[in-house]
Amino acid sequence: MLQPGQPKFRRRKADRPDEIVAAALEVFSERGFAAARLDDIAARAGVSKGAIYLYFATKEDIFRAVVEQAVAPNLEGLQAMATLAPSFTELARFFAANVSRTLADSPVGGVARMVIAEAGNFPELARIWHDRLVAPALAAMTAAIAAGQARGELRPGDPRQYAVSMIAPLLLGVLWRETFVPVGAEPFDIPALAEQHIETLLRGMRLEQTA
Amino acid sequence: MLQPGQPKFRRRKADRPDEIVAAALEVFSERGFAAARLDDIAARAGVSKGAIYLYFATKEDIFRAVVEQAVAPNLEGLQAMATLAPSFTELARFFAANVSRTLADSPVGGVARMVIAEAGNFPELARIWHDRLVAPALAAMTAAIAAGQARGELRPGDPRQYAVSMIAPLLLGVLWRETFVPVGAEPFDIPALAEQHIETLLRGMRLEQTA
Amino acid sequence: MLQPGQPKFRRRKADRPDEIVAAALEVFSERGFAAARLDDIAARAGVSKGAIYLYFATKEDIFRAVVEQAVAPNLEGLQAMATLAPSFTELARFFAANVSRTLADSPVGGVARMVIAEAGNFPELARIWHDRLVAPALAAMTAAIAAGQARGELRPGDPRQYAVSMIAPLLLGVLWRETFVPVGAEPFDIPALAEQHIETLLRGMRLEQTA
Amino acid sequence: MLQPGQPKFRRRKADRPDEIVAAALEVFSERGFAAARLDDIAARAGVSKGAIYLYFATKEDIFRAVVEQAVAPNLEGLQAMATLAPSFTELARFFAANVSRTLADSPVGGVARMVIAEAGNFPELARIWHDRLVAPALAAMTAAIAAGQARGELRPGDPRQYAVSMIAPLLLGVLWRETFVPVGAEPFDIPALAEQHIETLLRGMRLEQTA
DNA sequence: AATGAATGAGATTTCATTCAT
DNA sequence: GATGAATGAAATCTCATTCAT
Repeated sequence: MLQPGQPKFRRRKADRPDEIVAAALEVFSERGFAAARLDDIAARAGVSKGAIYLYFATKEDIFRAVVEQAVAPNLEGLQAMATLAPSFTELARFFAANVSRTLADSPVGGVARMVIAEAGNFPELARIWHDRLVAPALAAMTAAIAAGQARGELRPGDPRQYAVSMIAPLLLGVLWRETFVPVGAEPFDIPALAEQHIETLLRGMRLEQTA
Repeated sequence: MLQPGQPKFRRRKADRPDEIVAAALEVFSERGFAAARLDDIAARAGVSKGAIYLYFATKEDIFRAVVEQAVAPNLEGLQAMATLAPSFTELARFFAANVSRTLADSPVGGVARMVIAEAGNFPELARIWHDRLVAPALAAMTAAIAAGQARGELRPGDPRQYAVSMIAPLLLGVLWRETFVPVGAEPFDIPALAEQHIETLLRGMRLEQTA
Repeated sequence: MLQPGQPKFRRRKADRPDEIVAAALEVFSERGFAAARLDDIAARAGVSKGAIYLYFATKEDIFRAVVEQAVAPNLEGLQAMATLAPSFTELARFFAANVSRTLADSPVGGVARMVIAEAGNFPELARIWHDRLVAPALAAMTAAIAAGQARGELRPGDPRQYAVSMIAPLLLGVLWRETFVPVGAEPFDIPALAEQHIETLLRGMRLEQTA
Repeated sequence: MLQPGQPKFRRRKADRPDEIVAAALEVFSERGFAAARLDDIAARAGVSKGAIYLYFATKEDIFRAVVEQAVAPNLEGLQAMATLAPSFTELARFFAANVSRTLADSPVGGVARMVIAEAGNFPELARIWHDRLVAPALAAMTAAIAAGQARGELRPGDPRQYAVSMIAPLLLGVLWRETFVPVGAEPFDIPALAEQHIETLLRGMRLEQTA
C-alpha cells in the first residue's frame, strides 16, 4: 500500500486510532472525562479534531476505548498468576514482586482513577472493569486463598476479605501517586510497600510459622 | 411536594448554605464536578439557581465548600485515636471498630472519590485533604507504630508502610462501595473486613504471639 | 407627623425619591444605564433595593427621572438670557460668563453624556431633552442672533449655524471633562475657553469692529 | 435572505473578523455596549454566535476592535493636514471642507458616541482614542495656530483653546446627528456649518482683515 | 482520508423585580 | 413603609459535533 515515493515518516492510517487513544488517555487522566477537550486530545494526538470522528463516533466512545484498552494487558499477568500456584506463599510473593511492578509502571493507575471518578456517569465502564478485570482478579486471589485454607496452609477466615487485605495497599499506593504526590505528598516505593505488606500478611495468615 | 397554598419564598438565610452544600455533595458525588449541573443542585436544595449565587460566587466555590466541609468531622475521631494509646494492639482494634464504622456511614467515601477524581483540576483541594486529613491520619498511625516498635511490641519495618497496610483495605472498601456496588458488585461488610484485616495484620506485626 | 421620641436624623419619607435620583445620577453617570446596578444605586442612596420600588416602578423610570430632573434647573438660566438682550454682544458675554460657570459646576455634563449614550435605547428621553432644553436654548440663541442681524449689529449668515458655533465649545469642554480627563487628558478651563471663544466669534460676527 | 439551496456553512476565515466588526459597529452604535446582544451581532454578521468566539475571546474584545479600528482611517486625514500648511487660513479652509465631509460620511460619529458613552467602563479605550486620535489632532491644530501667531497671521491667545473653537462645532454636528436627528430634530448640514463657522472664526482670529 | 471553520445546544452567571416578613 | 432573600429570564461563553473543502 505504501508508495515508494512517499515520505518515510508518514503515519500509517492503521496507527491513528491507537495514537488517539493514547493521547486521550493522557488528557482524560489529567482532567477527567467532562473537563477533557477534544481539541486537546486532537492536538496531543497530532491530528485534526475532525479526524477523530473518522475513528470514534463520540467523545464517550473514545473514553470507552481508553478504559477498555487498559483492561487487556493486565489480564495476562492475571492468567499467569492463576496457572502457577504451588503454594499460596509463592503466589503471594510473585504477586508482590510482579504485580506491584506492573502497577507502578503502567498507566493503569490513571485509568483506575478515571474509572473511580466516572463510575456514576459511565456505569457500563465500571461494570466492564469490574467484570473483566477486578472481579476475576479478586476471584482468582480468593480461590487461591481458599485452596490454601483447604490445604491447611492458611488460617480460616473469609477468603474474599483476605484477598482485599492483600490487594488494597497496592491500590492505595497507585491512587496516592495519582492524587497526592502531584501536590507535594511523599510518594511510596510501591514494590517495597508491597513486599513488606505481603510478608507481614503472610505471617498473619499462615498456620505454621515457617517463613 | 410543594403544597399549592405554600408560599413561593422561604426566608432561611442561616440554613441555606448548608442545604446547598448538602445538595451539592449529593450531585457532585454522583456526577463529578464538571458533569454536575447547577440546575440539579438547586433543584435538590429546593432553591432557585439564582439563590445559590447569594451564598457562593462560583460553582468551584461550592465544590470547595463541599470538600472542605467533609474534612472537619473526621478530625475528631483522629484526635480520639491519638490520645488513647496504651498498646498498639488496642489502638488497632479501636481503629478497626470505630473508624470503619464512621467510614461506612458518613459521606466521606463519596468526597474521597471526588478528591481523587478532581485532584488534577483542583490541586488545592487535594492539598487540603492531604495536609489536613490524610497526612495527619497517616502520621498519627505511623507514630503509634513506631512507638510500638520502640516498646518491643511490634516487629521492625518501615512504620509508614505498615500504616498504609493497616488503612488501605478501608479505603478500598469505601471506593468499592462507591464505584462497583452500584453496578452490581458484591459489597463488602466494611467493619467485618476491617476486623479480620486488623487481626491478621496484628499477628504479622507483633513480636510475640499473645493474641 | 414627626413623633418627639423619634431619632432626630430619621430621614423624611418625602426626601427619599430625591435621594434615590441623586444616587442614580451618580451611578448612571459612571456606568451608563445598562451597566448600572440597582444594588449600587440602593447602596449609594442608603436604602434597600426593595425601597426603590416603592417610588419607581422600573429601572427605566429612575433613569427617566434623572434625565428629566436635570432639565429643569437649566431652563431658568435660559429664561434669564432670553429676557435681557439689549445687544447681542452683551448677551453673548453674559452667556460666556454665566452659562459656562453653570455647565462647569452642575452635573448636567454627566447627564448630557448619558443622553447621548442612551439616545438609541431611550429615544423619548432624547426627545425630552431636545424639546425642553436643547431646542429652546438653540432657538433662543438663534432668535437673538437673527435680531442682531436685523439690527445691523451682526453679519448675515445662517443664524442657527451661528448659534451652534457659539455653543459647541462649551459642550466639547464638558464632554472632554467627562470622557478624557479621567484617563489623564489635560482639562480645559471652561470659563476661560468660553470667554476667548466668544470674543473671537464676536469679532467674526459683528459688522463693525467696536469691541 | 438565505436561499434554500445554499450551503449551511461558508468558509471565509479571512473575511470573518471584518464582517463581525462591521456588524458589531452597527449594533453597538445603536444600543451601546451593554445593551448590545451577541445574538444581534451574530445575526447581522450572518454567522452563528459560536463563530464570533473563533475570532474574539469576549464581547469586550469585539468592542475594543470596533473602537480601535475606527481610529486608523482618520489618522491619514490628520497627516495630510499636518504636512500641508502654507498659511493657517488655507489649513482651516481645508479642514472645513475635507474633515467635515469625512466626519459626515464615516461611522466615526457613532464610534465617538460610543467612546463618550463607555469611557467610564472602558477607560483604556477612551485613552486609546485620546492618545492616538483626539490628542494628536488637537496638538496638530494647536501647533498650526501657534505657528500662525508666530508668523503674525493670527491674534494672540491660547492656541489650544482656539483649536477647540475650531473643532467643536463639527463634533456637535456629528453628535446631534447621532442623538437628536433620530427623534425628529432638524439636522445640520455639517459641511455648510463648518464653512460658515471657520470663516467667522478666521475673521476673529486673523490680525488683518484680508479675507 | 483529512481538515478546521462553523454550528447550536447547553452551561454558568447576572440582575431587575417580587414578596414574605 | 421598609427590608433583603429569593426568583427566573436573559446573556455570555463553551465545546462536541458537522460538513464544505
